[in-house]
Amino acid sequence: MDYISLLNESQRRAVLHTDGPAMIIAGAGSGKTRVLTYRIAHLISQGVDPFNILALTFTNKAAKEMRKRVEKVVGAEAKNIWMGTFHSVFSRILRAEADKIGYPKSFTIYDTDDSRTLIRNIVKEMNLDDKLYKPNVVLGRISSAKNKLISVRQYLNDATIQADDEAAMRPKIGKIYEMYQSRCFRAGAMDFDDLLFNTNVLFKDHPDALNKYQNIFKFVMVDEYQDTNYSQYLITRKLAAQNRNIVVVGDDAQSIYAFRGADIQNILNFERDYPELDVFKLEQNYRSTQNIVHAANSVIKHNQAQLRKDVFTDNEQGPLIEVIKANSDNEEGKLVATTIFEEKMNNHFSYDDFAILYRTNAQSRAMEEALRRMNIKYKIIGGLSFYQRKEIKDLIAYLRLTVNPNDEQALRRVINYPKRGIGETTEQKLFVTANEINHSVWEVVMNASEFMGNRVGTAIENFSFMIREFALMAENNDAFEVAKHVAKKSGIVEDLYQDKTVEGLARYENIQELLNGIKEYVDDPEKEDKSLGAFLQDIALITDADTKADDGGEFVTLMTIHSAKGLEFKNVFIVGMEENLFPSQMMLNSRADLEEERRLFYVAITRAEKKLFLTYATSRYQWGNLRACEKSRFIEEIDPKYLNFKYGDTAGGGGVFERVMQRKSNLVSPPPRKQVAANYTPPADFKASDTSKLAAGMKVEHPKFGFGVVAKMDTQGNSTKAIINFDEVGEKTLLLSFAKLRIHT
DNA sequence: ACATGCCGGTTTTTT
DNA sequence: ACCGGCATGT
Repeated sequence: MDYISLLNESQRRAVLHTDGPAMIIAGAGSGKTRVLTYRIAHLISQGVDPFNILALTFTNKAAKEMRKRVEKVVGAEAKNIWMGTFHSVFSRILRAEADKIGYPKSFTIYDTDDSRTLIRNIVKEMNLDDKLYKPNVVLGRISSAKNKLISVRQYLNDATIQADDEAAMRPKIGKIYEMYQSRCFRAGAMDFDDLLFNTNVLFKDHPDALNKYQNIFKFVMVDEYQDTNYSQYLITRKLAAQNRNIVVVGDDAQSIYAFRGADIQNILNFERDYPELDVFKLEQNYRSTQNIVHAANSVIKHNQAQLRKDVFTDNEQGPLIEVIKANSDNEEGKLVATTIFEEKMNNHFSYDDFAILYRTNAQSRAMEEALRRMNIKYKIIGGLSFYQRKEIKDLIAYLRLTVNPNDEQALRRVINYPKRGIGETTEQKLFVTANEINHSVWEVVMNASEFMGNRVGTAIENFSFMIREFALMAENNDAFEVAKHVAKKSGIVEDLYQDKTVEGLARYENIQELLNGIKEYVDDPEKEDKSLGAFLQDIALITDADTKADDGGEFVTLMTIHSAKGLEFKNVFIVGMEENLFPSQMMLNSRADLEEERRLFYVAITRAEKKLFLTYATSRYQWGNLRACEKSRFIEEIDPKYLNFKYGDTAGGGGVFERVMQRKSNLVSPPPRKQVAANYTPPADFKASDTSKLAAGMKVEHPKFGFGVVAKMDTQGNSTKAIINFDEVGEKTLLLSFAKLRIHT
């Protein structure tokens, strides 16, 4: 196959680059995947053994897709390439090397729910205020520490971190982190971040292991490099340290995972680590019309922080971008559904050619309802995944326990489900005892009869016999045989069968579906390891976005913008284009956040090949009550010459009638004064003053909020707050230990 | 030990 | 609107 002729000049140069480090800056729709796949194919055609190629992607789906495309060029050899997400590749490696870092081979992977529950328990055990130590906040803190490779010890010894936690009134987070790690370790469990953290530990403490993988992975490739965090960056740097054959592909304009620790700094680090690198820029967009490409460019121009890049296209100009206004979220759904129907009819599209993208999963409801009403088939990617349903998690918990009885979150989940007379008090006693002797709860369970009453002791004993029986069976049987047995013997199937409600029936069917899924896994000739342990490892890292099968039929696709990354559709609807929704309210507090949000919008726009629709509603149900909404600033940021306003809405804000109605409705319910996004740019010479003498009445300047006057000082203990009236953004309460303020006298 | 009903947080995104 | 956690009653 003469793939070289299918490439443009810069794509070709990138593909033919086989030696040494390189960075490919790839604009949206510029044929990035094509370059990656052909480069792999090219390496293989040059005699490189596929076993020596490591290709890291951001989603399982991207990996699967790439493997398929490489296979088309090089054939079955493609199966031997190491290809997958960071998490899946390195969990596989950790499984093989587990003993080196003191974990069992069949370690459990805790999902976010497990982590949250564990933290909630620890906070409770430590008698801390659960209003202050919310699981999400604490987990976020721990997670970002791990992503920066900050260990428990370092966390506790770092003065800045401790000061931060104290300023946030949460000085015990380090202690929780410590407990959390030791509890995970005791349970033989790793969370998502641990998979990467422990890979770093493995490579640091075991040079022989590092060396082994350096020799295996002679060629390293990383897709979506802008979304890697420090922990991932360091893994790739270590792996490539010997051969220096590392190629990364990324687009700073599409960096949308900073909230998960992704650090754009890694691109700069890369240039520093490999000064000899070659840089290739892919700037020609092959996906979208001129209007779409130009509109996207006009949006991203509003960001200050960006690499110079000029995305262009030779494609047709295409239709204008439609902006559609609706009066409510339900009407928005109706307008989208009818528009899809009409477009399909008028232009002979398939429903597969349409995608509806939204900022938050909650927005899917109104869309679903409208589509269902019009009998348009759709599929939702993401959201509550199959594996997050209660009954599925219950059965999986039994399976996890079978493979790793120390898994405390799984144990907690099923020790009394179905009911077997082991109540809360008993459960509490088991956990307290385990903490006292610092052994896993399972060990306590196995010896429970020694210190439990007769009746409860027997119940626990029966439970532990059952689990051990499952474990014994798992030694000689494949995942399906074991799962089928466990489903029956645990009593789950029986329990669900009793429930004759519609939901109960659905749950019963879901269990069947899970068993079918396991059967499929076992029958898959590509899976070498059919054990229960291997199956669990696999599904722990799979999301709904990956599992969607092409089950024939035509479907409109619904998903969040985040999950749409890397995909393309002929027609795209970006819905909910409203202030506080997109951009999200949570992202209005700093320029960096707002810019990430804008990149997200850029990603959304560039998913469209032919036609793009932006819709917004002037009212929307939120937490069960109606709220007024206003058009997103992002719409204004598109050069209006690419837009076509529908339903009386124009760039100016509507016709006379519209404006009267607008004013009227404002009178009826004036929208709450929103937080104004700070857009103050500090002068270059801005320098924070010593604020120890700050007092009410003083005039100050803040790098983000601009000028203001101190209204009041508030000292409590050793934390001092200043309440300041800013000219632009109104009143703010700032912690002095944090706030950078310049005093103007 | 278990059932019921109230309360409170939640919706930003994902491996 | 919805889920899970918690308090209360049996």
